Amino acid sequence: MILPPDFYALPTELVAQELLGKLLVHESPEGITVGRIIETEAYVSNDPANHAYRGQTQRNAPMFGPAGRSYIYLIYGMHYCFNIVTAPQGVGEAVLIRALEPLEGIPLMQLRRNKVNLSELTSGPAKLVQAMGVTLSQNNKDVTSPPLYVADQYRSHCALEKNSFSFIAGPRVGIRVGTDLNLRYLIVPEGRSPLA
DNA sequence: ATGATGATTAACT
DNA sequence: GTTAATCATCATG
Repeated sequence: MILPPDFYALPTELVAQELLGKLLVHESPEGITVGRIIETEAYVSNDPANHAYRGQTQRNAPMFGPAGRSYIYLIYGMHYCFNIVTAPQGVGEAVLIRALEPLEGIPLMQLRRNKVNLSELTSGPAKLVQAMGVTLSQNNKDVTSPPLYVADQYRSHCALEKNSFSFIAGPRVGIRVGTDLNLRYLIVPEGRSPLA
């Protein structure tokens, strides 16, 4: 049910794609929240947009640790982003979780976000961190066991089957270098297929 | 020690 | 479409 460490020790682009449709679960003291991963970005080797591009520092150290751990950092002085470390240890790659579909614990998400509209709860990397109750204290922690993990199933909620949806790849968001790489992956919403 | 800079968001016009 | 908010990190001196 919970995705194992081996899942993450694969090429980062592949992991970023395979994470689409999976469930991010946080069993926090305030309550349980679950969201379906609908958007990811891969940060790879020889990629100038990667925090690990210029080698290991104190901040990016989790990226050089084992796959399947979290890498959480402060951005713009006020927001946090959540990544999962990928690839063989020492390579320095990770997947940024960019958006979720809220599934469980929606009232708690609304409280944490101070927003009611479902579309404003987890539709961005820093929004979903806030909605899920993730904090810096979870940095460099195993995401293959509770309280924070990715699963195929949680209670009545199931991950989307791999062939039950389509996704598109495109340039990553918010970066000024590495924009030539199409490492952003996004589930095509139902009823909005580009071929329809 | 200092200064520029973000893997963003929300609130504007 | 534009912009303010806000600060740890990192490169430079």
